[in-house]
Amino acid sequence: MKLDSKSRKVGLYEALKTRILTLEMRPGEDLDETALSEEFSLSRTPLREVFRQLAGEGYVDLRENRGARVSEMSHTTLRDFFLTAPMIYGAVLRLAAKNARPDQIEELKAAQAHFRDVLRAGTGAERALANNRFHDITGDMADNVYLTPSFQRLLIDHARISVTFYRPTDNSMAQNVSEAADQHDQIIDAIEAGNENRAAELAEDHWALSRDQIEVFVMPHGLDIPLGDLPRKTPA
Amino acid sequence: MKLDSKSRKVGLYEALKTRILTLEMRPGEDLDETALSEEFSLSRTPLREVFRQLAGEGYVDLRENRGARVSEMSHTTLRDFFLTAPMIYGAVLRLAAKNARPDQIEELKAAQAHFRDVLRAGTGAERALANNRFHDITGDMADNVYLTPSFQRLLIDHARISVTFYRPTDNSMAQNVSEAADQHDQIIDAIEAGNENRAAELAEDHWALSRDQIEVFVMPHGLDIPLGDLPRKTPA
DNA sequence: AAAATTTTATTTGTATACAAATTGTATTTT
DNA sequence: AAAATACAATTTGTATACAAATAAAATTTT
Repeated sequence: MKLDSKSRKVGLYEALKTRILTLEMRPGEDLDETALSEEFSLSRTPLREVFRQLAGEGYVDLRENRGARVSEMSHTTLRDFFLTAPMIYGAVLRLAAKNARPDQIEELKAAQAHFRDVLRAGTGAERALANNRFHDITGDMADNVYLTPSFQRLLIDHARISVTFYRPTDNSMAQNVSEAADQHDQIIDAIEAGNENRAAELAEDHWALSRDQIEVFVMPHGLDIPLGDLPRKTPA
Repeated sequence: MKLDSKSRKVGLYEALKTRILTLEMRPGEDLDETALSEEFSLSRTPLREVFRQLAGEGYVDLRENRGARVSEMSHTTLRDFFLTAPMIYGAVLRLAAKNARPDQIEELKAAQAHFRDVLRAGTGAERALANNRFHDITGDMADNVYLTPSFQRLLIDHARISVTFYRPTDNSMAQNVSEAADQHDQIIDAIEAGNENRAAELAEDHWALSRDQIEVFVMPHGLDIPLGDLPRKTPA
């Protein structure tokens, strides 16, 4: 079936997003204008507009006279991530518990059901996307224009970090992941009950678990070495 | 003197930003592609790219087949603003105190000097821009990719709110503004000393003052009426 | 005359053509 | 042969032309 240019444009937009989130397009990789314009049957003009938009949203970096690259994951990324995520994520879940509409809660439950599905049968990338979708909905629920931009940025790298550190063979990691799914259920309960404090508390736990998951990867053999200056608490 | 297309493009970008920050272009106003392309001697192609970028940064909203509009300031904006600003701004100043480089501190001092200048002689718009620049530098100092996007969003509306509620005739407001300048000096001291806790504390004070300034405007005759559900404390 | 429809004008979106800049390769110079 | 320069090819940026969609105006219908 043939799509109109408008659909092809959003198709390109969505495709690039998922490719970047799943690391199909690696950080630092540059986007080939001619190749993509052929693949999506679009001229370079709308293509470049999409690039700019993605740049604004943090998916790609734009360099003068050098085209677009998938945004980098530098060595400071992980540090900044775990420094910032607890705060932003806590605020988002708190507001989600406060403001969530019934239809959004249904949407969240559906996303969680799908997350559990791919947890059993899916690939690491599918898992990361499903998780991304879950948290994305909580961002909608929070409904705060000033929080959303940072939250979206965090979600991008959250997905990419997840894919990076996903090892389905590792037993402790499998356990970790199923615990994350349980936390999702608890988060849904807290939001549905409108329990802001509980939601904020769960945010803290959820990110602590994420951090542990990274630690498992960094030290897979159970060596009990403290992990440098990664923060244990949110800055006030 | 004649500028090359690259300069004209960044010229357009900068001009739109300041016009939006100073309310020269009002929220909701739509951007005329042909008019702007004439004014800046650019074709519509690079013009529209700039629009997309500004959309990503929160200055404008893009609507399908209806062009770009200056981003709105809805009735929920103020509420969301004072709900979110203390948290983000506290985190930014805390990190600024932690990470600021000497050259950035010099830059901040220069910005503050300029702020005091326009406080005496400048217009409301100039004052808002100078203040914007001051805080923008603290954002650079914080140097956290996940915090910056939300912080930048806050700065946009911070400037616009300031311009909106600026009444140079009002005496209590003049006092308020000079107090804000004093706080800037204290912020510089805290950053220079690397005192994170002090910086975070000052952020709290600074935004409390901003809130008071709005209250002065909303109730200019000193009526002591509580301002509805505007939050008094940061969410944990 | 008011409402509905058609026609026209304006605005927005895309494609192609061309200009500028960057990168890669070949040639020259030492 | 290594470095430097010059040339060619590719890639990126801009302008113009055209297509689609929306808004405005004029006509027709009731």
